[in-house]
Amino acid sequence: MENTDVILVLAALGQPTRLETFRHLVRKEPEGIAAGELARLMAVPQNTMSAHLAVLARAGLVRGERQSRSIVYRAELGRVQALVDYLLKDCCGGHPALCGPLTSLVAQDPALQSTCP
Amino acid sequence: MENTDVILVLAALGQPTRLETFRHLVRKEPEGIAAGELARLMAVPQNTMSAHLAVLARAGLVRGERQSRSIVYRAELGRVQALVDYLLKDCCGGHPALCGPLTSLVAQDPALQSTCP
DNA sequence: TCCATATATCTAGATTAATTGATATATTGC
DNA sequence: GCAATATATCAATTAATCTAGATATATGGA
Repeated sequence: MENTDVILVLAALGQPTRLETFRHLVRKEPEGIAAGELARLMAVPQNTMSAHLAVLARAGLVRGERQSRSIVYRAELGRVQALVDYLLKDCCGGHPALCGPLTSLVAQDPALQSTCP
Repeated sequence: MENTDVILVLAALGQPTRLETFRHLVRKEPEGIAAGELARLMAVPQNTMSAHLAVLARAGLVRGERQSRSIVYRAELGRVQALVDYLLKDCCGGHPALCGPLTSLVAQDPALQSTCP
């Protein structure tokens, strides 16, 4: 993942309403949730939710698809995967001994090997 | 990790100067880097760097220790581990089939099992 | 004690983010 | 075409963040 994308993803999830919204969407995979229902679930006005969903979408964390009158949003779990990979490559990858239960996997998977000495 | 802590960590890393600073510190584990040297590396004024380090420290991502006149900062890699665990538990844990190379580990480690149906 | 070095704190200005009422756009059914 | 529903966009306000100059605090050495 690009460095600028990592910033977008971290900043998008680093906000209470958005993190909670994303967690709702993850739990409702793969059906997704309509924007209006999300607003009700989170008890925020629909335009506020719309703005938050736009931030999450710009970060690639969600995708909305029109379904009749509603727009149903779904979590892009691959984006979480990419974020985890980035974190492991940059941090645990360079210091496998310090990363507990994930160590063995990092050691096995070449894609997770560190690029830093 | 507490929900409020997750927000702190994500927001702390979701800023270009801070993410780059943290990456420098990860690379320099376990020696650490003095605050002033970090400011030079990142080409920002020392008080700006001090403010960023305070945010990272409040999120538990770094810790500073006085060494003579300098204060040497070190990355808290365990915090990254905790963040990854949180992400896997909340997202991949509930949908192991969608999480690629990490799937097997999540399946093996009881601590990473999902709490969401 | 005095000076130099290193970092944190204070303060203020500038920028960006969050929230929400009002309005526009798109879809469905009559 | 018209009304109803669902969502996005606009506009304005408030709040939070980022930045950096000036100053305070702490350490070490002469």
